[in-house]
Amino acid sequence: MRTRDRILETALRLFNEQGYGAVTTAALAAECGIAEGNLWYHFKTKHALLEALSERFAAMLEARLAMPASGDALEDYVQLLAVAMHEFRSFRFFFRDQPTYGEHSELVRARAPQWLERSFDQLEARLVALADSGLLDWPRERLRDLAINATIILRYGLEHYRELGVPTEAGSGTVRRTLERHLTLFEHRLTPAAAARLHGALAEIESAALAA
Amino acid sequence: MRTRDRILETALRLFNEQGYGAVTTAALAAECGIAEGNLWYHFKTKHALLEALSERFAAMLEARLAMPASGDALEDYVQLLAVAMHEFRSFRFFFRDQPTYGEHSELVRARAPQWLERSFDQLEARLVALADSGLLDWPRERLRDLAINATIILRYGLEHYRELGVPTEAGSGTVRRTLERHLTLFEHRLTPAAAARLHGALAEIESAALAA
DNA sequence: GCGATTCTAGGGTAAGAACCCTAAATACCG
DNA sequence: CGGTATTTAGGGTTCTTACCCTAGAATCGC
Repeated sequence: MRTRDRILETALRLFNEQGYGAVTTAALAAECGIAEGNLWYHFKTKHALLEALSERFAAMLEARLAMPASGDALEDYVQLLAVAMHEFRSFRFFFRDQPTYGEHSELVRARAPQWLERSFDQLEARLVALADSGLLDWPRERLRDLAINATIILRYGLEHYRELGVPTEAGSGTVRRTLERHLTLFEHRLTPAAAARLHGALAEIESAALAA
Repeated sequence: MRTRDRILETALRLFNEQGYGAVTTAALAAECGIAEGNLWYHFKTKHALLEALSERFAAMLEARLAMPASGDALEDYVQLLAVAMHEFRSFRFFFRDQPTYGEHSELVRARAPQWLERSFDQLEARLVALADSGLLDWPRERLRDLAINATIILRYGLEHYRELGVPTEAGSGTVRRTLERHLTLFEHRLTPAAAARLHGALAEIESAALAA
C-alpha cells in the first residue's frame, strides 16, 4: 500500500475513534509508523487530510446512491444494507464532528442534506420493491416514514451502542446489532422466508465489512 | 443569576453548539461578558466546567428516571416526552463529544449505559400503559423494541436534523420535528383521540422547552 | 461602614500543536 | 546504474490555548 493511502486509512480510523480535533499530527504519524516530516511530504496541512477523506467519502456515497436495483427485491435490500452500513461506519466522524472542524469540509457540508434525502429515496424504493414483491406487508403511504426511521437507526446505531457501553470496534458485532435493531422496525411484517433471509444476511454483511 | 451559574449555562450552550474542544476559555468568558480571570476565579480548570455540567446532567437525568406515573397513560407519556426531549437537547454534547474530551467525564461515562437501559424501561412502561389503556394497539412482546427505537430517534433526532441541514437552534421547531418523527413509529396504532392529543402536545412541549 | 467576596485589567507562562526546513539516506523504476 | 521520488532525523518556529498572578476596584451583605 502506498504511504499516502496508509496515512488516509489511519487518519480515518483515528478520526472516527477519537474525533478529528483530538488526533494530533504527531500521533497520526506515529500510528502510521512514519516520520512526521513524511506526513508533510504527502499532505500540506491537517485539513488537506480532511479534504482528501471528504473526496473518498463523497465518491463512496455517490456510488452507493447510484447503485442499480437488480430486480431481486430481497437481494437488493441486502446489498444496500451492506454498502450503506460500511459507509456509515467508515466515515462516521464526518457528521459527528461537524461542529468541531472549525473550517468545515465544505464538500460534505454542502451535500449532506441532499445525500440524506437521496438516501431516504433509495431505501424507500427498496422497501417499495419488497412490498410490491409481496415480501413486506406495509401500507404504501407509510413507507417513506419507515425509510427515514430505518436510516436514522442505521446511521446512529453505532453511536447508540457506544453510548450503551457496548464495544464498537471492528469485529465486535456492532454492525450486526445495528442491522438487527433496524429490522425490528418491520420484520414482523415480512414473510417468514424474507425475514429469515435478512437475518441470515447479517453475519455475511458484518464479515464483508471486516474483510473490506 | 449568579455568575457561576451563568458561566455554566453559557458553557453548556457553546459546548452543544460547537463541541467541547472547539470552545476556548477565552471565547467562553467573552460570551459570558466577563473577564477571563473571573472564569478562573469560579472554576479551576476547563475540565471542572465539564464536571459541574456532568453533575447537573446526572441530577436531571436521575430526576427524569424517577418520575412517577400518575395513572393517566396519555398525560404521562406527554410529560415524559417533554422532560426527556429537554434533557436530550440540553446535554447533547455529552454523548456526541465523548471521544473528544481526552479525559472523559467519568461520571457520565460510567453511568451512561445504565441510564440508557433505564430509559428504555421507562419508555416501555409508558407504552405498556398506553396499550393497557386501549389507546395503543401493539403486541406486548414488541413494546420493548418500540421503546428502544423511539429512544434512538428521540436521542439522535437533533443530530439527524442538523445533518439534514435543518436549523436546530432553539425556536427552530426541531424539537417538534423530532417528536413528530418518533410518532411515525406508532401513531397509526393509536386511537384517533390519543393520536390527536399527542400531536397537539408537540407544540406545548416545544414552547415549554423554549421557556426553560 | 466594613469586611468579605467577586470581578477586572493586564501582564504573563508553559505546553502543545501544526507545520517548516534541510541534508542525507533509502527506495523505486526504467 | 542513475535520476527521481520518497523517507528520515533532527532541529526549529509560530501560534494558540489553558491557566497563573497581582493589585486594585467594585459589589455584596450584615
